[in-house]
Amino acid sequence: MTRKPLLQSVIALLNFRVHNKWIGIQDSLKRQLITEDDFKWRLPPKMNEREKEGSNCEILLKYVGGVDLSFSKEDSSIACGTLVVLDFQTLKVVYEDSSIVRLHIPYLPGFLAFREAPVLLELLDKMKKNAHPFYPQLLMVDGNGLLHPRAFGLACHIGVLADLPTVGVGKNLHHVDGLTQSRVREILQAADSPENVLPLIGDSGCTWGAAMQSSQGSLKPIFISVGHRVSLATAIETVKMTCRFRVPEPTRQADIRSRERLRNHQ
DNA sequence: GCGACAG
DNA sequence: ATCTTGTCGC
Repeated sequence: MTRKPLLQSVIALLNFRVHNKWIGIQDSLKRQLITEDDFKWRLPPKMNEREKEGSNCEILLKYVGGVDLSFSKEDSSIACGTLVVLDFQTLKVVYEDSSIVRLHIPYLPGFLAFREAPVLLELLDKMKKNAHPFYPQLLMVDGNGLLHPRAFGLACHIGVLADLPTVGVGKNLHHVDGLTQSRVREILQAADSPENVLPLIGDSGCTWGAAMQSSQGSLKPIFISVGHRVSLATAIETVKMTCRFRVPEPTRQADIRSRERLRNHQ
């Protein structure tokens, strides 16, 4: 009779300690976070812009990566992590790799990175070690960046550990600083401008990211936030330029292909 | 105290 | 994340 409550207390204590350890890791990694543009490439000029002279020697953004995980329906601890690289201009997939793994860490809101980042970092590392010519210059992550309770979501986590510019793309809102889906709906509807991207400003006045209604088909927005080494403006721009459907192609392709890979492996 | 909470 | 058919439309 006294055993069960005791066991539960022990488990609660362990969870508490892991929780605090993870917060410590996030706070520690956060000191390396860069939230402005820090890269050598530039975005390809838009169609309606005149080519400017003399800047032809600059490096253009060509390789955009996307990462995502899919899970087995019968065994939710089996996952497939996938990394794809697309040509930024054509949006064609030029590289694909995936890895099927067993995850031992559960999903906990605010701690997604501890579950998903290891597999994805391994895929990136493998590509880097091989000095692959298509190694991404920018990575889009299926999950948030700064839009996170401690301003350090999965996209930031991967960005810092891989030292790579990253953009966070969420399909659902993680409630932070008074931002709720109903408030976002209000913000989007109250917009007098025909703009489909609006900043997400919390109660504290802080801007956490942006909500964007892509491809006028879907009213449901996606949530863009800074991951690492990019400004919010650049994050929004790159997402816009890779959106054929609601979700930008890099993460969409990673999602499709990881699901497919998992199907064929069973 | 209760609910909310990326994937 | 995952369970799920058809359906409306470009």
